[in-house]
Amino acid sequence: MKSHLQQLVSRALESLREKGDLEIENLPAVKVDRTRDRRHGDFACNIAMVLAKAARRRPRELAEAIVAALPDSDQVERVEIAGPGFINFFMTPVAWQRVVASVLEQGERFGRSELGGGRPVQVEFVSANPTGPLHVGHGRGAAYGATVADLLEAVGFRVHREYYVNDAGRQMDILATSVWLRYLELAGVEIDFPSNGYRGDYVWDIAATLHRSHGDAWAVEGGELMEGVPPDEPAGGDKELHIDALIARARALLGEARYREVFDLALHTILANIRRDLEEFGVRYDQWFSERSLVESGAVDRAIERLRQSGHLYEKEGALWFRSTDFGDEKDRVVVRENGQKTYFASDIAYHADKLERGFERVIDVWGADHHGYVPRVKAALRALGDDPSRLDVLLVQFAVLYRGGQKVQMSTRSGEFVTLRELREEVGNDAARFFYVMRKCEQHMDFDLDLAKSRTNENPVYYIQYAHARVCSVLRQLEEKGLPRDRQEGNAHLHLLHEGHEQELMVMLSRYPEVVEEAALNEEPHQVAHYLRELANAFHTYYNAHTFLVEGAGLRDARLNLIEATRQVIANGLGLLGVSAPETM
RNA sequence: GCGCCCGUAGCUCAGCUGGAUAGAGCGUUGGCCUCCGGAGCCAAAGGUCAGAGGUUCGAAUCCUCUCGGGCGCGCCA
Repeated sequence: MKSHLQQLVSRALESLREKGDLEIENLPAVKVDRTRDRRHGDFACNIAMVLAKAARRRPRELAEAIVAALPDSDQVERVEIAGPGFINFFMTPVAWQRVVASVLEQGERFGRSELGGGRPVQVEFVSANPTGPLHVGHGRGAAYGATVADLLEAVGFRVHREYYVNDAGRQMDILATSVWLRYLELAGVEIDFPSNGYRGDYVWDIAATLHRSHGDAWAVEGGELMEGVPPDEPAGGDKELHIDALIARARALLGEARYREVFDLALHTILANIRRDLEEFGVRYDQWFSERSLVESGAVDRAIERLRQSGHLYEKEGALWFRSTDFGDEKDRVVVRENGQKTYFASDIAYHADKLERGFERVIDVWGADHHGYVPRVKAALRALGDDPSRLDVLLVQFAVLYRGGQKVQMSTRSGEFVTLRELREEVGNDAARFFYVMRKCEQHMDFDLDLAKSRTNENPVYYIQYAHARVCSVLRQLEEKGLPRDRQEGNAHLHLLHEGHEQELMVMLSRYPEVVEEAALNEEPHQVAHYLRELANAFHTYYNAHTFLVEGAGLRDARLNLIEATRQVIANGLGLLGVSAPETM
């Protein structure tokens, strides 16, 4: 509807230009907006004010010329010029009524479009280190990333969803060592658990699995374990040196094969847990991309070599540095450490180069906002490699801070004090969790009040929307119980009987849906869909309270049923995009 | 110190990329069920859009500064 008006205005401008009535170099994009006040019509266009200066005409006079040149349309009832030069469009009733028929005809497809033209886009999200269960912070990235991906797909992009598995770094070694140390404790060895180790219960669980498989056979004496290990922080030492030494002891005492077995057991157990968690949360991936595979295939070495050959690397203090400051980063970055190990950043360069090589027109990374300082260096690396960094968009999601009983809930993966995503889902349900997470725009800090989200009776917007959906279903059930006939064709033929104000408003709401989906997708703003659905549900509940649908007259009844069924369809489509269910009863 | 994000009703947040009189929910107050589900509806009260300048026909929105809050600034990932 909006694009129809934009075309009309564009054609008007073209014809004015042809006639020499409008002397202007190039035409800007015509913007048509919904009005806030019905007295200003249904849509308004500000083009006359935008062009006034360049055309050296008075805005209102220019507006009059544009209106005179507008092609006819059966959707436009009349056009007015108002205020400083707004062109206000008043739509015909037929224009709105058509939306109802169109929703019913298109069903689940209503709101989808081919805007993206099938162009390939990758969305990488969550990608949490497999060193522990997903917590509520990851949940926001999961809900947000999944919804952005679904939105882009809805407007016609070919979307590839990916999870980058950090299975090759030092954190994984700390995890493997933590598991083995817990195993030692199960085998009766007394140890001081390192302050830097992973303390969560899940570490005990994995250690127990290990103990069931191997008994005490992989145990060593406490004294042997600590040989040559510098003291931990509580004992006055350095916790990093301490844990690194313990990792080295674990490798030496277990041998590479057994160490690898512990490592892989921990990795696979936790990764399986993460996959299940996300799947239950309605979040699916096309690919789980392993960092280790990147290392083992030599891709990381090749990326470093490319940087070296193009002269962007140098050696300093025994380490190999990337001169990222040449590309706007605030300081240079190490890619190979003094000890010969490649940094995580080195893998990430190779990973992002690989993404672009795979032919995605656009690559979207969804990261926690704490990683924002990392963006310039990744973009710098892509530029240094001769790639176009503008193909990469990093969307930063601010943290969700949990509140319980009005108190901030402290979280730390290491200490094991955190609320897992699973716990949250079990407490508030998938629907509320998915909805709450995307209710706010991603750069907004979010206070996630557990008590509020848990309360199932009131205040919860997701129930309000779902209730509207269930109510329509309930009306349709009533229809059957009363044995009343229903004819959709007749309903469409009698849409002109829907002239109540509430009906009008509901139809206007329905007509907005495709615009909302498009805006939300192109701006990566799922919250727009969430807010829209609330408004739509409100329009429906208001209508429901003001009028009876199952009236005597068959024509009016069928028309109203078509209207509320169209409403149900749009609610279902919108909730579907957000990963929230649309129940028929509640 | 430098960089990024945020500051809008008592609380939690929208505000359509510069438009017309700044909007919702919750909370507060007062109304609405012999009728399709009251998990609903209607109404009222509630604002110096953190503050100060600037850009222009027009600013909550764009620019600069100040003040507050969050997060980053590793040869960690």
